[in-house]
Amino acid sequence: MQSVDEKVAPEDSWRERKKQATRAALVEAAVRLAAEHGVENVTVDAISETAGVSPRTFFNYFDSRDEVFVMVGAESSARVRRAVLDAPHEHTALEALRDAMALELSEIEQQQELWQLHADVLRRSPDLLSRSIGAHMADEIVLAEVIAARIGAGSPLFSGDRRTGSEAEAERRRRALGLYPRLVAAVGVTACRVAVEHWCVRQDETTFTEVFREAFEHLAAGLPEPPATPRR
Amino acid sequence: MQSVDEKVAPEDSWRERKKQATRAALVEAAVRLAAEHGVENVTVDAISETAGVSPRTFFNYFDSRDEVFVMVGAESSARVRRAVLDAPHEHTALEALRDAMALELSEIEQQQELWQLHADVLRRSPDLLSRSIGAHMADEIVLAEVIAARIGAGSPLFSGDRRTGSEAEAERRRRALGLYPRLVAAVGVTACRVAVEHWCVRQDETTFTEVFREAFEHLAAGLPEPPATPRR
DNA sequence: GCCGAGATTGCAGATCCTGCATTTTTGCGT
DNA sequence: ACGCAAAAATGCAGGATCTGCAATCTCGGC
Repeated sequence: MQSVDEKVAPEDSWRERKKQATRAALVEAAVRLAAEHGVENVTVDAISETAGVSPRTFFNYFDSRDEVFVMVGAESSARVRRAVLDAPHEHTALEALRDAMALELSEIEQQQELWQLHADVLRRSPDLLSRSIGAHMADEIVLAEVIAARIGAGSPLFSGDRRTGSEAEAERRRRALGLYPRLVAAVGVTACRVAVEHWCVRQDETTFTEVFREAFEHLAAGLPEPPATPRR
Repeated sequence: MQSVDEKVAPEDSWRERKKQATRAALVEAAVRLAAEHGVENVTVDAISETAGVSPRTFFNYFDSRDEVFVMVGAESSARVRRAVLDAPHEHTALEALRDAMALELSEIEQQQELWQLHADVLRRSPDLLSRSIGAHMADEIVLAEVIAARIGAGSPLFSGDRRTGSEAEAERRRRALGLYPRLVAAVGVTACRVAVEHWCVRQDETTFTEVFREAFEHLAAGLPEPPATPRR
């Protein structure tokens, strides 16, 4: 009987905080080194030395060298799920998701500094970008569960907790979901991704909020043919 | 001035066909070994030996060991693009994409055998599944170009050719696209993926065609709240 | 202070991946 | 049929990635 708070509470013992600090240090070191010398030319030796730990320790935190670049916004998606769950019932599932994401993104924009570096690094290496996207897909199923809960269909579900790990577990979860929640979650995440990518490339032409809003309007309208866009 | 046919024609010299045969042999060997012993327990030595080539040769075909598992449907996406481009103009971009994908999938269903194995292997290792999805994302931009061409907006564009490789090139392509084509491509691919995943898990309950159709109906309707789905 | 759990570390070793030189195969003109 | 040049395959050396194991260290509670 897994309690929710068990995973929600950061459990801020001195021990735990140091662990998170080390993890953050590794990520930061990796990103800064990659931004400077290129992703390919960054060894785990260099990363761990910059972060001030042993190379062996690096692999206690990440399963592979690349994973340090891929792991982004872990608790971010948890907040989005919570917001979707708490959204007023006058809203559509899609609207709730849109608003939750917009809020989260606006908060991320504040941090800027490291996040911008990270984005650049990912943009420069398509392979890692792919995996980063894939990482988000894992969250997609959990998000789908939340949406299912919102609209009343679906399984009992453990409201906000994170991946319980096991493969059989994930399989069972997928089986318990209808098509619709799954579709909304996946399409919503995708729209968000496209908006970000599209904006990254023309930051100067328009605001992100505008792009984001436009994308979800297209979605809510059923993606009709546009009224002949004469671009530029 | 890149010609289209240059890349479209398989250029079936004996040389080229043997190369594709070797590549196919490597993929098949990898998939079969992975299905039997688990993905983690398959070394490139084992793969290349089973395929009857040197381990070094393996890396002449794939950049990494994992890539042999994620490379699927290379020419499949090319056919989809062609179909989208050739679809009658009475259809919406989304409809054209839907029909093109439906056709392609029905043809893939014929092959079954190895494809099923491959699907199983990917399902058992989330990491590789992520990367496989990511690989499809690369095609997404090219697909977006085709859609842009269809609706008349966008850049001159090289109609059907494949990735011209360079990173700067990809960057330029992204800049030349509006939001809408990008969104339709991404969302369409996503819907297709969700449909496949959803069906893989309940093959016995319904036909794939039905799931696929339902997904795109949701999309075209703007993803409204479902009329209370009492699942099962 | 002492002890148990958990974290870090060093180390050996398997595997992955790359650059380079060499050999074999293929396509083509003579 | 023969030879040549381009392309592919191969062997090998070496660096990087990743894992298991045992020793050490650190935190939190007794």
